[in-house]
Amino acid sequence: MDNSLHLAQSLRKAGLRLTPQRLAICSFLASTDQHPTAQMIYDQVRPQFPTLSLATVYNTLETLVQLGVINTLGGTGSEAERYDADTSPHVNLSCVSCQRVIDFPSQHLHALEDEVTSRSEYRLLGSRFLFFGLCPECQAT
Amino acid sequence: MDNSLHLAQSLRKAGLRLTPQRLAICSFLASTDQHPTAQMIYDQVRPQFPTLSLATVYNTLETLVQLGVINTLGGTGSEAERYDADTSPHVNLSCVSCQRVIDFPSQHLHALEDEVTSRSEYRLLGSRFLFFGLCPECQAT
DNA sequence: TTGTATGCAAAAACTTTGCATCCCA
DNA sequence: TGGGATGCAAAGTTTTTGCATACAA
Repeated sequence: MDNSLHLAQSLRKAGLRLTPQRLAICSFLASTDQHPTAQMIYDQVRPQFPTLSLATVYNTLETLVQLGVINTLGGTGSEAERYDADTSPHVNLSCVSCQRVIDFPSQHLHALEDEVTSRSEYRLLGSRFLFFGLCPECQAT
Repeated sequence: MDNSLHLAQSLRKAGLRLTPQRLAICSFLASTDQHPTAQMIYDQVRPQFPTLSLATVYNTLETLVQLGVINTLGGTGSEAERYDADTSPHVNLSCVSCQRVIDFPSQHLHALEDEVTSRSEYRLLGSRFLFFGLCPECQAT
């Protein structure tokens, strides 16, 4: 599935403009698994758009979050917000040493989501599942 | 279980000083279910300590997080970090409208934790489970 | 064309740090 | 008493906002 298209199309469906900047940000989000911060996106997309501004990155991310097509993970460590283009229920593993975040598919999340849906009165819009720990590489150090 | 004592004792066990400010912050954390931000703690504890500084609140929270006796939830919304004195595996439900966060005990988290422990190479140190949505009150509006 | 989106810069919000003083162990 | 903790203020980060211009639809 071309998730880049998915992100871009959700902008159009919402009646928003598909600018080159937004498209570049969507493409980057869809292509990476690094759960980037706004600054990381800015640094890596800017070469294609020398005048791209960080404000636009923040604005676009906020728009995509509002549309529900990307998630925020909350700061991991004491740094900036991280974004995840994968909104399907999944677990993220965050290394407290090297700061990297990886995905971890789990078989239990659907049951968890069903439980919350049936036993709470909340109308669910998104989720965030994070474990903190030391990744294999950092344990070796 | 007196969780306030638990927090305070973990400071002593770590060889750290149990100052009145730290005790007040621990007591407040243990007594509330509002998953407060540093500012919320400051506002509500300060009446007892007119000279309490926000820096001390941040320092103490950082210390407690390092000790592993409280968790951070990550900003919910676009605001500040929220803290949770309940480190047992549990789900938090965050209302995107009124910003309140409540606890939701789940039967599936132990299975999830076991799965991550056995199928990843990470040494786990903490976790964060959050659903975003509309609480019953805000749905009614 | 028309109003949304952008870029820039300034401001706001949040968090950390330096340092002199204080005080718990 | 001594070294960690505090309070204050200043600095550092991260994020948002105002406004004139540009441009997608």
